[in-house]
Amino acid sequence: MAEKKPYYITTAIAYASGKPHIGNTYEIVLADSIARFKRFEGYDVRFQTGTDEHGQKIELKAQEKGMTPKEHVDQVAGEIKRIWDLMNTSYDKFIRTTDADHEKQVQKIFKYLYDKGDIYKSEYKGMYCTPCESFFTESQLIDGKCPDCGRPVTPAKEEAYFFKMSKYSDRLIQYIEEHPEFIQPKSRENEMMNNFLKKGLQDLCVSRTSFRWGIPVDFDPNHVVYVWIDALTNYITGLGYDLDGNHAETFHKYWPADLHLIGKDILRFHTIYWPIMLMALDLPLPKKVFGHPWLLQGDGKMSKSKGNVIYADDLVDLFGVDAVRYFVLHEMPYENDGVITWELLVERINSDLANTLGNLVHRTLSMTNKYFGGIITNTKVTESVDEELKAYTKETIKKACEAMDRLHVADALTEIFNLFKRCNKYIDETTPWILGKDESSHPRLNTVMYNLCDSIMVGASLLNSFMPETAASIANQLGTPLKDLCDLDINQFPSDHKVVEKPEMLFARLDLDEVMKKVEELSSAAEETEEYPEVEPKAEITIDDFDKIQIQVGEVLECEKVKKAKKLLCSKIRVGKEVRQIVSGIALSYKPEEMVGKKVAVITNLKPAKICGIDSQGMILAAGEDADHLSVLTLDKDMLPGTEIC
RNA sequence: CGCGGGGUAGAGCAGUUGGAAGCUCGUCGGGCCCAUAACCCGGAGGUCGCAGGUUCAAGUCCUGUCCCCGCAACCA
Repeated sequence: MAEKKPYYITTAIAYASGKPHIGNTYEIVLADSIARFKRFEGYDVRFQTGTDEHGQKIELKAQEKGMTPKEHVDQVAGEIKRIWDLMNTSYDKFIRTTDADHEKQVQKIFKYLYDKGDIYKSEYKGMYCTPCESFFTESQLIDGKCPDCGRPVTPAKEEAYFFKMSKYSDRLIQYIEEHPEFIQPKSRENEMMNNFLKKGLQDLCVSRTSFRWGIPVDFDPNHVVYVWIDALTNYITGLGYDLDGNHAETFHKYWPADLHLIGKDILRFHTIYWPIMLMALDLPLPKKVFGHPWLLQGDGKMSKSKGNVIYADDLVDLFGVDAVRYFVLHEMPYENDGVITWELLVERINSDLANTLGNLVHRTLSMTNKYFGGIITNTKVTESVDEELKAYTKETIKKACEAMDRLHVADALTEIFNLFKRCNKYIDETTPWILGKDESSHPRLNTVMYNLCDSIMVGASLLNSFMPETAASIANQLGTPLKDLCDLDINQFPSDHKVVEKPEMLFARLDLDEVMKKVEELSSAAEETEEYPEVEPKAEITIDDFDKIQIQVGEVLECEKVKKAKKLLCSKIRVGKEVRQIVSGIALSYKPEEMVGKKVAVITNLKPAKICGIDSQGMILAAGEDADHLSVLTLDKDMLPGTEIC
């Protein structure tokens, strides 16, 4: 037999700052179903996932928790791995960027690129805010001051290493043009080309000195390797890549990757930076990068601060692994974002899993037991409807494979469930309960039951990649093993074969009210442990420092949206005798007419600046971090506009 | 005039090269009773965002316009 063709698929590595939610979890399940399907098709699959464990955020997070960064990432990586396992994902390799062999290769790669001249040492020229320990470019500055804390910044330079992106950009443009399959979905390709590549790439800063938790640049220990080279290279180091050429066998076998599966938000890094790094290393580029859509809850992207996070383990507790896998895979179109709500979840589970599939298996097995004591014999008393069912079954195999080839996972699932629906229809067409009444019809009845079991087995074998537990349960109840694609065909079900005596329900129907009750319990439990906002402490100031800021009461006289800007409102505000024009980024939280008449706190001695081309003379104070959940400061008692606040 | 995607039945979505508007859920009516009040059939419901244009023929191509959403910018 010919050697199996290799297939290498990866997910993005998860950032180990906290627990992943269902949106993150979607990616690993999607990758898993593709990996399993490729194995089913006969490929020698390698499926890699892992965690990205360096960086300042993790350093800080660990500090807050009173842990070392290593302790922190060990804990989070364990948690992520637990959830990946809970979702029943079949990854072959879980790489961590803190793995010793990964770190070693990253250092070698960095050094090699430096020696080669693709990485050069330069400096970050910019303005530095000492208390914030941050650099800003001129354009980021607010009124010449730190955009975070508003304090003065000093011109400073920080040493950093840069990667010469522009050197390779023409080659990359050519590659993308010659490989239309490379960036998926296609619409994203234009975005990358027009927004970045054709505009000209800026050199990429690839080292940092502002934090320590990273892989040290071994020839310049003040620097740590910044995320790009550290994280992206996991795809090759995880295969045993060695810069000196002593690659592990797995690297020879599996590189270049067949598919990098990533969220659409990081497509840029994977279709621009990563290919360029590979070019610099003289390695072939991955064959395909697919930026999958997001799973949104209700009408917004899930985020902690919105308090609408759904975690995979809660869902699994409530519905079971396969129901969750089914939902996320099925509800996710190829290109547009998918929506997850409790109502939709319950609807899908009831109608597809319980009614169509669960009930089909149950009624089939019940009948074979009722009429034949569970023994199925292919008596070959056929009618024309049988051929229709068989043709449909065969066609489903083909259609599912085609859909998977195009990575249209949801469509493949739909095809499989259409087969189950066709089976239900077949039962109505053949009316086994009538055949069962008359002893002389039993040979025909036997063939009907045989055909049903045969098609269900085909369906279950196809379903195995998406819902492994369910497929296994069906196979178990039918008493025959699942098949791989090469053996998958109609009329392969064994004859004179005994199925399980007491069929089990695969999925119970759910009551939405009961589910919502449980959800309430969960969310109220979560509320108790809700964290207060995390605010980075700023350096202590004196009363004199504070005194430099002049805050006054301002009355909003007029207010309108700034065209061309999504978040900006432009207000005319009375402060004492004068009326100022102030632009503020609160349009997502306030409508212009809401603002009119409000008396708000205004910083009045801020140097005027232009925002989106409009003059702004001051700043309205507001609380909140998310642009769509801001609250402007108003006054408890009525005061005249212009009154000083101190 | 920064780049790109989208507006199709109550909801969620398909509609490949222009050739009789589809799917799932819901809803209404019927059938069936093996089965998890499940299954099967049928009906109602859309001037395919709006306005023009090309064509024998446009959801599908062109122009203009309104509204949503990404990316970029910006958030005083």
